[in-house]
Amino acid sequence: MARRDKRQDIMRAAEKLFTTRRFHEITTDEVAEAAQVGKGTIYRYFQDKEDLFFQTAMSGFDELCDLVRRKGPSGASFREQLLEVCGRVGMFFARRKQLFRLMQAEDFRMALVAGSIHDRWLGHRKQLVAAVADVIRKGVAEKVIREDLPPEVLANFLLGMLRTRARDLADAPEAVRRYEVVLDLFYHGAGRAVSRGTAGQAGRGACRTRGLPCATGGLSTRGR
Amino acid sequence: MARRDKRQDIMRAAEKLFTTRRFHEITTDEVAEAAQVGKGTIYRYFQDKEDLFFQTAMSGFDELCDLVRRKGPSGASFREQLLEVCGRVGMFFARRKQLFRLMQAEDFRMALVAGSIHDRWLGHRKQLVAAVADVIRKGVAEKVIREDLPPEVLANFLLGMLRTRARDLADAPEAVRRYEVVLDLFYHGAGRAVSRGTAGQAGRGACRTRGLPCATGGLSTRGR
Amino acid sequence: MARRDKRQDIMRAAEKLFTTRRFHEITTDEVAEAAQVGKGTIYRYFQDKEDLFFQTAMSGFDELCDLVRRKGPSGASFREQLLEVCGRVGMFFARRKQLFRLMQAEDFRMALVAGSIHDRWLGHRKQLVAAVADVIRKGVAEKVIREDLPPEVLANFLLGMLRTRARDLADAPEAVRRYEVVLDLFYHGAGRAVSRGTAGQAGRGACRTRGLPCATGGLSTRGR
Amino acid sequence: MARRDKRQDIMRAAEKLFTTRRFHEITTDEVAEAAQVGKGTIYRYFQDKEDLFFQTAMSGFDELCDLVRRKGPSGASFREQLLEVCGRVGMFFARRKQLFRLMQAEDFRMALVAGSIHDRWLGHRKQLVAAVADVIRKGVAEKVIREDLPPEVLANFLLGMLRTRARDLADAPEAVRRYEVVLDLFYHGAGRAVSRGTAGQAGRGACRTRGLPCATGGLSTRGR
DNA sequence: CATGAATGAGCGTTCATTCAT
DNA sequence: CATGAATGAACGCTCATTCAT
Repeated sequence: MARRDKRQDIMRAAEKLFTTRRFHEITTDEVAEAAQVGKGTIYRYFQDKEDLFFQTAMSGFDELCDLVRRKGPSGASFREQLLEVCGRVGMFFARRKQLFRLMQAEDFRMALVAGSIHDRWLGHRKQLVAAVADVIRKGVAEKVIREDLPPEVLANFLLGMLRTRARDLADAPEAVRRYEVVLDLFYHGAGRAVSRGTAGQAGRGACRTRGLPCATGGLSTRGR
Repeated sequence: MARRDKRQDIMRAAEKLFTTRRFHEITTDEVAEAAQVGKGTIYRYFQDKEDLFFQTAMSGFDELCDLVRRKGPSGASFREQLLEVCGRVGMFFARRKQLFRLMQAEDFRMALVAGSIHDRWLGHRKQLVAAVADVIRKGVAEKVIREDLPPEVLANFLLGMLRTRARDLADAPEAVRRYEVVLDLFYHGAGRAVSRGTAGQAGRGACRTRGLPCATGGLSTRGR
Repeated sequence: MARRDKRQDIMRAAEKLFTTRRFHEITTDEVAEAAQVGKGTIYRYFQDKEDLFFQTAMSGFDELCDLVRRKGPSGASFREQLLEVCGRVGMFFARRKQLFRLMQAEDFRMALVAGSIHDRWLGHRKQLVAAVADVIRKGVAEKVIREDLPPEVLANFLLGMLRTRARDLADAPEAVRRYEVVLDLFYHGAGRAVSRGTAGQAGRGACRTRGLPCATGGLSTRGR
Repeated sequence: MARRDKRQDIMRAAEKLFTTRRFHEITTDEVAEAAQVGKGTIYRYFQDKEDLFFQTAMSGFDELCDLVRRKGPSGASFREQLLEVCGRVGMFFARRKQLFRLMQAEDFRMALVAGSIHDRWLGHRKQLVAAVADVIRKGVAEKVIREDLPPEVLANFLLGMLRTRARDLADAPEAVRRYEVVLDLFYHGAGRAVSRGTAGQAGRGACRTRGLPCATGGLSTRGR
């Protein structure tokens, strides 16, 4: 029982310390102290420092997965559902900033490793993508999402856009950071409605007015 | 001149070594050896190891900036110009994989530092975003790109999508990895044309047939 | 009784593990596992790890002592008795190789310690020497062993020769490793009979033919 | 030039520290401090701690080899030459006590390792045995040493006896520790002359009186 | 300017020992 | 008595940085 607790404590400590420092800047001493356990205890639950961060990152995927999969408000439209998912993921990226960073760091590392570790990682990553893809699939079924691209691919792009929002637009104005903006871009793209159909901006406008900022002129991203 | 050369050699060495290892896994000994210079020489051109990687990453931004800014084929339409830019950026991400990774790593680190280093970094980053935004701005002028969002924001998303393509869809089928796909998504989004305008799918279809894969059904991302 | 058993188990485990590793390369975890007891149990029977090996080595001396003291075949000549002893000691060195090594290691350590531990060790060591000396003393009584040197000194040398045989001549040809060779060297030395007495080689030869290999020319030690 | 010096310094330091402690009780910090070098410097000259002690021990063999091979006084008889060798080896064991211990410790370890390290060790060990065997071979040529056993085997036994003298008889009375005693035992063995030839003790006596203690009755080994 | 031998602070990891159960 | 989870002192080793040549 305490077993699970200590393991959790250590991972939480690693996550917390990752807020301000990188993997190689965090010492096991610090982790142990932050987790309120002896240094040796870390090695009872994790093979080594690398494994600790790896497992912590994987648990992050699981957590995020659960978040995505959690049932949204019943009776919501697909669009509302997707917005809900965006909100949850974006919230996670913001609130669990440390874990988000840790996950990205691990994801980054995975480009360099192979073997079972890489496979385990990929498995968890795919779970997340699949969870998002499942939502998107509903949109496909409802004929509101294009079906010429696999939902998984779209899910990757959507997650990427949320990542962009979280990282590169962290200091952008509130209006730009609204989930509706991300969702709208994901949905309709950056192109002007005028270039499509004959209805001019009307069609687009109609869509956009569903709570999207139509007049964000003058917005500009500032340095973080 | 020789001064410039050694500096370059060292940065190239750092970049090369970054292919298979992370910052803290690369030793200055290795860099010195790979660059064919004495270990002490590194410290003549760079303040410390961190500075070496920082500057290398910044030079990467400059390089990428030049690539984006380089005049495309004259007489090309906006769309063709944007496609050209996507191609160049995507090419850079693929061919200069190491440098790409190094830049991402530094970008990652910048979340943790402040002060002049952070500012210098942001300056370079903004240059890149601005370069892409400049291209997008043309689309706005031509009324084919929406103007409710600042071009810089759109540039960030476009770069993010290219990053997604390079990293998360590295092993996706060729059809999915085509720049037209990214561009189409950026342009029109993931939504179905039917939901917009009155022209039905015609408008969308017409647009999509501009060299975009309309029949990619059955595509699926495979694990990297 | 159970007490005795666990103590024995632990010592056996230590002995066994000593086969392939040195004191500091053997962990108490391993000992505990090999002995099928909890790690803490070791500390019920032994003060610490050092004490465990110390006592194990001492028990080795006792065992070897018993072997030396055990009554040989009645009616045997002194020479036969000595040969018997050599055989037993040599057998012990070979069969209980691990314990032999452990004893030597402890013996080695004793050069560095003082106090009661050193004294206890010396006591056990002396027991062994005394046991061998007792046999030799019979030879002195029978006037076949020189009396100008204390039997204990001779016992030390004999044990040393058996050690040499076991360790340095482990890979020597069978003919050289025969106990008769050790015993003959101990008895008559490496010198030629011709240099002694007036009887020329006859005396020596006569002696040697007592079952000793007179024609071992061409023997050579190979590397272990 | 300094290169050789530091290497020497470090080995001397290791040797010195081995006086009072065992391998695993000596820290690299201590070695560095005793050698007056930085800790990292050790690793410029030696692969690791194990290698340091290994090489130190090997240098001990070389040193001892040189000692054995050094030309003795010209015109000396074989016996005098052998006595000289015994004296030198014994002296080495006594004066370079630490190195002697270190060598034994390594020799001890070699029973557990295989491969090139084991082979290198064996090579050095054989050099020493060969050096002693070379001396003994002269005795064989002069017909004073038996030829039914390979000189190398005899050399091993002689070295073993000197080891016994150094280790087990360290506290024996001066009379017993004389090199003549070892040499006499090696030469004539522990048997009584009376049992050989017809000349009774005369032959033996004649031999023994060459400076050997014929009346050592009452000698006894005391505890160290 | 260039070099690379020397340095030693610092880190990941081990493992003998303890003690609550 | 027996256990094994927890501990943290201690150690081997690395590697960024310096500086004499």
